[in-house]
Formats: sequence, C-alpha cells, structure tokens
Amino acid sequence: MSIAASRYHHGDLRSALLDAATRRIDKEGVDSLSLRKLAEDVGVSRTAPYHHFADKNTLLSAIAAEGFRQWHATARKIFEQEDMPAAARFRQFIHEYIGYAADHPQLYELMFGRTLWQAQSATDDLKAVAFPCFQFQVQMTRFWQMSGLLPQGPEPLRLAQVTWGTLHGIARLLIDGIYADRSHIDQMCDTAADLFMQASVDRE
Amino acid sequence: MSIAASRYHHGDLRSALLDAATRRIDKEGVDSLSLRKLAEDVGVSRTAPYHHFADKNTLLSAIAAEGFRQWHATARKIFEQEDMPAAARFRQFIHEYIGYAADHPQLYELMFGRTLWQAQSATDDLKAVAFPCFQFQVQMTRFWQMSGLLPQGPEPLRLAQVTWGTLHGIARLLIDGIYADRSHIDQMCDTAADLFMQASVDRE
DNA sequence: AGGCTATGTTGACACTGTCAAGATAATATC
DNA sequence: GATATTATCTTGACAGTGTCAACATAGCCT
Repeated sequence: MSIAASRYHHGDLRSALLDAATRRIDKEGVDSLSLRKLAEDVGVSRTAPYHHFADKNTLLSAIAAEGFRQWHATARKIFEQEDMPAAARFRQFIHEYIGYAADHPQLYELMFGRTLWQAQSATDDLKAVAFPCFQFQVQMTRFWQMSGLLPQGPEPLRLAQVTWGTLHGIARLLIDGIYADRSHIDQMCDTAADLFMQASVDRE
Repeated sequence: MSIAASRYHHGDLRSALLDAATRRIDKEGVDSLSLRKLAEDVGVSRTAPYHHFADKNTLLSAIAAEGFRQWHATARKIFEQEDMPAAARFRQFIHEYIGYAADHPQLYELMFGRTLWQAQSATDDLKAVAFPCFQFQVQMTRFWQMSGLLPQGPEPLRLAQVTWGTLHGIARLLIDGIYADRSHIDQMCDTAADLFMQASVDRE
C-alpha cells in the first residue's frame, strides 16, 4: 500500500484522469483524445474511467467546466479593476479574451466547440457553470452601454451576442488558422475595440 | 448494362458519393459521417470510394470546396447589385451570410470548422477555392471603407478580419446553440450592421 | 469477522478508416 | 477481332475506437 504505483485502487483516479486528459488535449487536441490511451497514461485498465465518468462526453464536459470556472474568474478580475478607466478595461478584456483563446486553443475549442454543444451533449453540470459565464458577458455589456462606451440603442442581450460573437469569431479564425495568424492578434483586437467604441460616440 | 443497379462498374461513383455525402452531412452532421455507411448508401463496397478519393479527408474537402464555390457566387451576386445603395447591400450581405450558415449549419461547419482547417488537412484543391473567397471578403471591405460605410482608419485586411470574424462568430454561436437561437437572427444581424456602420460616421 | 460498496480487471461487440491482393469490366493497341 | 492495359470494384485483414457485461479486489461499516 505504500508504493503508489503498485496498488489496486488508484487512490484518486478521477483527478488523475482529468489532469492527464487536460494535458493531452492541450498537446494534441480534443479529437485525438482516446479513453484507452488516457487509461494507459494513468496506468489503469481501459474501462476503469467508467467508474468515474458515465462516458467520454461526461469527462470532456468536466474539463470544459473547469475551463469556464477559470475564465469566469479571469473575466471578473479584469472587469472589477475599478481603478482603471472603463475604456481601458474594455480594451484589456478584448485582448485577454483573444489571448486566452490563442494560448489554450484546444481547451477553447472544447469549451466553445460543437463537440459538447451541438448535439445537446453538454452535461447539466457543464451548463450550470457555463451559463453564468455567458450571462456575465451580458452584464458587462450592459455596464459598458451605461458607461457610454457602447451604443445604448440595442438591447444588452443582442449587443452582447454581437460583441461576444466578434471575439468568438476572431478566436476561431485564429485557432483554426483561417486567414488570420498570431502575428495579427494585437492589431485585430485594437481594430475591434475601436470599432465598438467609436460606434457609441453621440452624434446629432 | 442496361439496369443501373446491377452493373459492376457504377458509372459515376464519384458524384454519387459526393451527393450522398452532402445529403448525409446535411442531415446528421460531419461527425457521424462514415465512409462505410456512405458506400452502402450508394450500393457499393466499403473500399470502392478509395478509387475516387485518397481518403475521407479528401472527400470532405471536395464537398467543402463545392460549398465555397456556391457561397462565393452568392456573395458576388449580392455585392454586384449596383442598383441598390451600398448600405442596403451591406445589410443584405450580413443577413445572407448568417442566413446561409443557419440554413446549412452542417455544411457551414464543414467549410469553416476545424475538421478541415486545423491540422493542415485542407486539400490544395480546397485552398484554391477557399482563399479567393476569403480575399473577396477583403475586397468588399475595402469598397465599403471607400464608400464611407465602414471606418477608413484600419487596414482593409484587419477590418475584414474583424467584420468577418463577427459574422463567423455569430454564425457559430447560432449553429452550436450557444446562448443564441434562430429567433434572434434578424435582430442580431441588424445590431451588427448598425454597429459597423455607425462606427464610420465622421466626427470632429 | 462479515458483508456491502466502491473501484478495478478482462472479455467481448460493433463500429471506424484504410491497406493489400485479387476479380472484373472498359478501353486502348495491334 | 483478339489481346493487353488500365480503371474500377470486391473481399479479407488490421489496428484502433467507445462501451457493456461479468468478475475480482480492496476499503469501510457494522
């Protein structure tokens, strides 16, 4: 029982799986992740994971959920820097969002990609973490509208869908390598920020 | 030789495969498409497709390429309606783009998703069709900038990446069912259009 | 000590993409 | 028109996948 490697019960297989999976996803992407390779990584038989996750999808959902928790915390931190002017925070938020996606492309893909969302495969657990994250986006948008940073005409939800859509779209074009690459990141972020903020200037 | 069903050589297996695949993708999505089911659909053995496509990826690329050809033609048609004011054309373009994505979600996913682009799996053939399509987006952006519809500050390429990113992002949020659904489409499009065009108003 | 439950194991199944080798038909060549 | 070449299609095989069923082990509670 003393030597960790030689015991029958792993001890903390659940987190070991999550760790290994996260590492593998980060390296090779969601698609090439197999439960069997994963089990081997951790030194356990093929079907052992099924005692901790109902199926592959549940495991992926758990990893994505952790990603949302982290991102939500980061977003909150940026948004709540009250010593910084709203416009600067807004700009920083955009850079951080795209930066997060560019730094963890595979995780971002998992969090916001069709693998989990398209066929209603997202776990209730995942939804419970993700939706507050989405709603926070709307909250921030409302604040930026009230601050005069963003145009006040559209409903916050609509505007949030569009601004977030922009960030999401840029992130995806980058990640998937479609007509955009990492060297454009900062310029793209600034262009987006300018576009949004200029749109709010009052005119008579 | 007379009865089509009973001949050894299919006749036009290549297009039959493309047709069947396109139909299946439209119905069930790219992910659940299997070459074997496809072969069965067409009434041919599992490995017959390999005489017409190097591998699954090549077949998918061919389908995506056809999608790009179609979309490029549509975009061109909208853009070249010279009797219509530029602003209206711009707005229509946005609606059509999102509409196209919403009407053919699975094809859109294939065309712009990681399946083909992420791991450099896109065929040279596909790239040859897709890149002009991307570049057309930049061309249009430049025109809209010169027409005063879009802000003239940023480089056309950067601005195109951002505006296209917005459309792409909205499309993906819709398709993947992330905090947006079909009933929001028109409002989202108009919000985006307003946002972009308002940003171009001169101010002193 | 006994039994219950959580956790691990091997075996099996249906499914996938793809390669190799052989069969057949259309086509080109003499 | 006979023959050879080539395009096309077939079956067989392999390694890989997710997941279920049946069984084994160990930890914990009474």
